[in-house]
Amino acid sequence: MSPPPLDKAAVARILREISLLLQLKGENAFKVRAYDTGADRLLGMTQELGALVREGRLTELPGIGQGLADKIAELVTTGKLGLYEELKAAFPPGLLEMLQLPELGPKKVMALWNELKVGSVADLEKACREGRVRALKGFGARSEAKILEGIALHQRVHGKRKRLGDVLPTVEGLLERLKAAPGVVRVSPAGSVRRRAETVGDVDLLASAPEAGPVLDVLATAPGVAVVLGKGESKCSVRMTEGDLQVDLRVLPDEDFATALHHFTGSKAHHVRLRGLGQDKGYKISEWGVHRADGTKLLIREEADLYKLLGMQDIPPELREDSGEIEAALEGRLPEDLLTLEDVRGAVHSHSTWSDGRNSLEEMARAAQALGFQYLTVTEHSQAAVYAGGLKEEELERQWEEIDRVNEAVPGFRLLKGIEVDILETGALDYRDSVLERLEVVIGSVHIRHGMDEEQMTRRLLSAMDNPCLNIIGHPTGRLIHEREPYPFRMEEVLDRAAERGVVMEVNGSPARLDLKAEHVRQAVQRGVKLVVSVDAHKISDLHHVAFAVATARKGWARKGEVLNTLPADPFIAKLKALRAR
DNA sequence: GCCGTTTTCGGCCCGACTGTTTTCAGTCG
Repeated sequence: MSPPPLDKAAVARILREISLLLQLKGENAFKVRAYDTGADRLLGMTQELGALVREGRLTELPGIGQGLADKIAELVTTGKLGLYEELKAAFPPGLLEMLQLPELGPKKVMALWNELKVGSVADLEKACREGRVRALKGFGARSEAKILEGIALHQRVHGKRKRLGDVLPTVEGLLERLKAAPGVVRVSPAGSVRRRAETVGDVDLLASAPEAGPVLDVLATAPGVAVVLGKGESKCSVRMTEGDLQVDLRVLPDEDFATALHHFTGSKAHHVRLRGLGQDKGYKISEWGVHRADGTKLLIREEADLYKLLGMQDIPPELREDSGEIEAALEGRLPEDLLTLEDVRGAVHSHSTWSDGRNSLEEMARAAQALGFQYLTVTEHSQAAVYAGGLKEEELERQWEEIDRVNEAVPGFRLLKGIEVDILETGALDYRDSVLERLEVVIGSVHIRHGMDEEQMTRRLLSAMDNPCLNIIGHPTGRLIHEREPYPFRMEEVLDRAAERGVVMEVNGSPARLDLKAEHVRQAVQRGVKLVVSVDAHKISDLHHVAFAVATARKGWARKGEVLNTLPADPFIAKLKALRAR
């Protein structure tokens, strides 16, 4: 059987892996970067990859020359690449995983491999514990301890739970196929995916159909399935190639769908409470449905009917964590106007080729419009973010000319002039106030000097919020799920100040960030702090991140009225200004 | 490996921090 055709994302992933392998090999850093920028370019391209390959027009993309074009074409047409296979064969696969650890780059990884024959994270942990690493040149006792810390973080989260945003595209692809399977009536994800938890373990899917067999077959033979782990009369388990993800599918008669969906959506804690409530009313609630004391079964068509039976408001999946939603639903004070994706009018927080984004302003504008947004806030990095191509003050004016031009070229849509200005170590902003005052949206973010202590970082943020030019704090905790802990600061104090001064908090939808996270959103909402749900887009495909920001906001009980980018452009800008003028 | 061009090769983004050094290499953002 021929290998499945590779899409943009798959080719980009291979180019990135080649870049890592070349680094291990000690190749020229600029050559290495060429592979990375090539991957960037593929992910940012608006054209169809297959068409460009067929027409031999790959080199028209900036950053892709003849060399890369040939390799990409080989990958797309044959699914293989000689160079890639050679490189993979030259190093133990565990070295790539070691590279993901903080503090470890190619040089150190190769030293560990060459000197100690440490070729995996497990080997490395052992070597550190035995004190063998400190003997190496360039390493010491401190680095040994830091590596162990890094491994602990890595293992706590890696290999077990995966980021929602990394998993959801795979899940949605499978759902599409299952919807079209023979006899299928209803299909849904369940479990943590449906609750939109920030990370998920295994994926649970549910379908209803008169006959399970043909539906189970559709999953077992779906593209991307690496191995069928088990298949019975009503269940099928598979492992996907992508991300080593396990997917379980259950198929049952449609009359059982709602109660089963409810059961497998969880959370466990939410269920335990509901079962108790059911018992009080004389019902037994289980995986198999709702039964009266005499054993007769109630017909539950929809989940909402179940909540109604228990005398409470319908509880959306995102809120089912037993964190107060049951009491609220019983008392009828669950928010009816919880934020939805449809409420969002504008995309907030984006980068273009003016700083470290991959698409031009016009491409970003057209893509955002196609997704139904009315506006997009253009917020490039500021000058302190040198590594991200941050804009100097004087470059802004030239960018505004292009924004004006795009705004004329794309009718019915508006790019808003903004900046993601660095919050410097002192809490000062990276541009003069006279420049910031001329912008429509100012997001302030911490990008450098994460290593400050709680006291210093709290002061830094509070001090930044004292500047009336600042509208929004971007990714307020700086965490990267699976990669970096949040920097330490006193969240309550910062939220109190935000409420007092009219500073808005970002709910960043980038799958690695989700920052603020749901529990912080809830704290913010309780204090009356306003929010934006953002995309933090560096390329057009990132505009979809708004869905993750919305999910996070919902999990934090945010209502439509508390999220400013549910407003049209002019009221949005006016509200930002008005909040700071209080 | 890409790009621009001086069409054949040199420049490509860099500053700060950390832990290791004793003057700096490696990593990170």
